[in-house]
Amino acid sequence: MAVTSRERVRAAAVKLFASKGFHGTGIRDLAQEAELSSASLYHYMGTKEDLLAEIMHTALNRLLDAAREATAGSADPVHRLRTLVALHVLAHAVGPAETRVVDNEVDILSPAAREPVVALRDAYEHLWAAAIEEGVAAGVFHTEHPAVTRLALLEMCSGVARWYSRRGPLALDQLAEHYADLVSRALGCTSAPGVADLRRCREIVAKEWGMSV
Amino acid sequence: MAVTSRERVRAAAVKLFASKGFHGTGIRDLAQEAELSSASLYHYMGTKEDLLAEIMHTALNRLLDAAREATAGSADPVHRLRTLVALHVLAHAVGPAETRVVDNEVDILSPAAREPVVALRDAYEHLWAAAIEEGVAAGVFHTEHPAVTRLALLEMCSGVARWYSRRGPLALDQLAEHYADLVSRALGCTSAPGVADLRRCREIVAKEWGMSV
DNA sequence: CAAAGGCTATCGATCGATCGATCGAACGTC
DNA sequence: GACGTTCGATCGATCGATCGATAGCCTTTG
Repeated sequence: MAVTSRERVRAAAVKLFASKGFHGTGIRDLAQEAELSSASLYHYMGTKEDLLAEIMHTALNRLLDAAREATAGSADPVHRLRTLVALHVLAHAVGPAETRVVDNEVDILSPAAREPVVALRDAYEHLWAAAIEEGVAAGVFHTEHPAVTRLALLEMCSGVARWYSRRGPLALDQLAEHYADLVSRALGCTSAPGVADLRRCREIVAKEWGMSV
Repeated sequence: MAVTSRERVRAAAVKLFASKGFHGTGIRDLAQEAELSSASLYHYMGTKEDLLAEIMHTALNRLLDAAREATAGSADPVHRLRTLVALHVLAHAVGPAETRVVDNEVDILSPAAREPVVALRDAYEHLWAAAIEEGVAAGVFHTEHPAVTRLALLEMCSGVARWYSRRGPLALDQLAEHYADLVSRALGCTSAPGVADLRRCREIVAKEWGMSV
């Protein structure tokens, strides 16, 4: 069997949670989308909330791993931040559904289930914070409030998942580069773009998110 | 009576829809928050969806009116965009709940109810688009993809509602100015900041959103 | 007393979740 | 190689709880 039932349940949950929200998606909706009975669903998941938490867990782990791999051995903070931006944008453009679930439904989780998810998100954001702060310390970035700037730029990049369409006029590479430029300029970065290693980001995204890039 | 039941129902809906989502908020939750019985709610609203649509309608109309008033008679695209940014950020910082409802729950509405809401949002975004395009045409803004840039910057500014706290270290004025600077720089604007008329924005927000600024 | 505001009680529908039962493929055993 | 056994996968039926919404009766107020 090429596609297992377990994978169909996961895919159905990502799709429906993203488009109708967690509370807007019923057990029966999931069953229909996964081509199973509602009873059979429970062979592959715990509670509905467990399913949501697991989706967030794997999605964030994937993003965190990809970011670490993409920036490994990169000492220059400008290059590192541009790489983080390109990867973030690519991931959000390639897998918008997964991303919207993670971004929009976090505080639906019970505190016990939310805590490890938030920890993963914090670990990821720390990569951004470190790059920005190093750049400021090195004098290549200029911002009065690095923490605020980081949040603003992260929101900007995450927004891609809310509007980008691969059927639109903008190719993935252009999109990623455009965002890297926006971020560089917002940080008052005068040095040459030092173009992020887009090819490497694309390969990592292709590897982690499947062949869809 | 200082606070009418009708106002309490509205406030309860904004608060709960923002924090738990539309589908995550039950009629009984609304009733408890508004200090009414669930039956009495229906004296002040149609269906639950009507209530949601009405909240979006008034919130977007308020934002659109405020933006038009703030930019009226402003010919310089740089100054106009900075004003739009400052107003947007102030509004999202002062009324994050309302804003999150508008931003996150739009596609829960039935098509018939969604259409006028989307029209309002489009009218608002057009103010941004016009300022950006005029600036590009005048050579004071520099961006390869104005439409993409507009979406990116809008997402960045709307993100304020997802993290800003007035109990944090950053005052409203600093926040608004910081975002105006981020936007100016992202657009490659070299001219002096031409600082947006913050006082005027604050007054408009205070008038439209109540005395909370 | 009429209207407005508010309540209790209740409706049918749907919710998330669980039940016992069935199917077919794999597996050992003689 | 035929046969009982086991087990993962799936099902229809149904559970108690909760959903959004309504009907009808009090109470306050002008």
